[in-house]
Amino acid sequence: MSQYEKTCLIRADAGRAIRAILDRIGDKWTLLIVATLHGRRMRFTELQRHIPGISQRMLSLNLRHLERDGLVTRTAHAEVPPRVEYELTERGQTLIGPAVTLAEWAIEHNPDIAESQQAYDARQA
Amino acid sequence: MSQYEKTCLIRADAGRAIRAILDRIGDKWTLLIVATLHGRRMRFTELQRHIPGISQRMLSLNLRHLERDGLVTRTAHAEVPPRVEYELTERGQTLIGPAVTLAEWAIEHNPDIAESQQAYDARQA
DNA sequence: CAGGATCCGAGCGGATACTG
DNA sequence: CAGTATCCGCTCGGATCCTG
Repeated sequence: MSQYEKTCLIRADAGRAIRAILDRIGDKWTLLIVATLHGRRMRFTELQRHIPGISQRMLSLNLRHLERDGLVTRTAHAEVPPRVEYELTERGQTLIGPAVTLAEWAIEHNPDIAESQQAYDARQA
Repeated sequence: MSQYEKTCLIRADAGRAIRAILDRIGDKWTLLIVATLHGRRMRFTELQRHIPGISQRMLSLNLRHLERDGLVTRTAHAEVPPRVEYELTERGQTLIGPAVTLAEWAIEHNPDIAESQQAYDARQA
């Protein structure tokens, strides 16, 4: 896709598309869960251990949302004690690419942004 | 960068990078403003007209944040009536690429996701 | 025209307690 | 182990009013 077409895309449909994606993954934890789930099946507690700071409630809610969107599958094994495993669907895995792109941007520009913020704050003070 | 390295990247640094980028653009309007500003300088009111539904308050606040991050420049012309123009910085323009990637993902997968949601809701009901 | 100040409601998300 | 239920504070964001 040419740069011009990209421009058109982001202009014409920016509202809907960007709003849609942000409504989906713009919250505090969703993208982090998807990233953590990348490439491996994980149990609830295991997932919680890999995502520092997330509460049971939020993990549970977000997994439900991801399942509803068809981005994650939930597999409950009929055992005692119970074992539930979560895994990215094919569709869920396609989100990894864009997420990485965004993460790379953040990593690359974070230092400069932090510097700009300090300069800005200094001017205000 | 190889796929393996991407995997490592998103694993190892997922928390910080994704959290950083979402804190920056994960809100309701920021990415939309950046997209709207793509390729052209715009005035406050003009910007507001191009982003349906945004309030003066939110546009103002978000522009301030973007300016602080060095993603947008604010140019006030000493005229009556006042004229203020906003423009993406070079750094701001580098965000367009990742944003487009994400928007494309949303456009491509939205229909399937909507379908999954309906199926999920039907199972629950 | 460009925005700051103020008020307010909704909902996101944390802490805690409880259950199959 | 894998959640659900409840409570509650806090922030996001909308509406309105006011100003240089």
